[in-house]
Amino acid sequence: MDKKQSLDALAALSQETRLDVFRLLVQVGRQGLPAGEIGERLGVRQNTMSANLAILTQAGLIHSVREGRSIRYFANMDGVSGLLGFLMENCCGGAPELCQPVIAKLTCAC
Amino acid sequence: MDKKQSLDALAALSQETRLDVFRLLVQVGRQGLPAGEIGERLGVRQNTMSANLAILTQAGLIHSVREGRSIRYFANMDGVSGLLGFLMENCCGGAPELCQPVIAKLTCAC
DNA sequence: CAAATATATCAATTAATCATGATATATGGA
DNA sequence: TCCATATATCATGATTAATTGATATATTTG
Repeated sequence: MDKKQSLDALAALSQETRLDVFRLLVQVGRQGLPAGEIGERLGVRQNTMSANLAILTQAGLIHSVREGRSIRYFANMDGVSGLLGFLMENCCGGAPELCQPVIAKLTCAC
Repeated sequence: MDKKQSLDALAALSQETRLDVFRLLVQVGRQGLPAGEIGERLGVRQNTMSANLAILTQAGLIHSVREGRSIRYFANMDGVSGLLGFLMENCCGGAPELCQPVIAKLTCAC
């Protein structure tokens, strides 16, 4: 991922509602959630949620498919992946043990 | 890491200069860099850089030690690690292959 | 085609953030 | 103690972002 895209992703995630949305979609996994249900679960108004979903989408962190009247949203794991790659690029100045804890944190037990 | 701290870290990284600073400090590793040299390398004025270093510090992404007249800054790998842990908490809805690419991206060759 | 449901867009107000000039604090050396 | 160097803080104007009410678009159902 390039810098522009990384900045977009970080800005997208730096707002509470959007961070909540993203984590919710990460947790539900493959099945995703329709926009309306995301708004309900998080107690956010319809147009605010729509705008926030658009920002997350633009940032490459989520994607959606229409499903009848609803639109179902999913987390884009590739988005996080690319962001992390950019953050840790050429990391550690030759000291592997520096980034070890970061990697350890990510071996999720899913 | 909790939500408040994660939001601080994401907001801190969502600004170009601060993202540059953090990546620079990740890349130089253990030796770190004095504030002045960070500013020089990135072409950022003294007071702007100072404010940005304070924001990154407050967010837990970097730390510093005084060294005579200078103050030397270092990346906090634990900060990234905690942030990732929070982002991916309870991830994938039972589908391990979803977060695999994220992990793969992070096995840095340092 | 009309009504209902689900989501998106628009315009405007409010709020937060950024860079900057000026100045203050801290450290080291003469 | 006085000066120079390195960094931090303060106040302000300018840009940017967030929320909201109103409205528009798309889809399904009758």
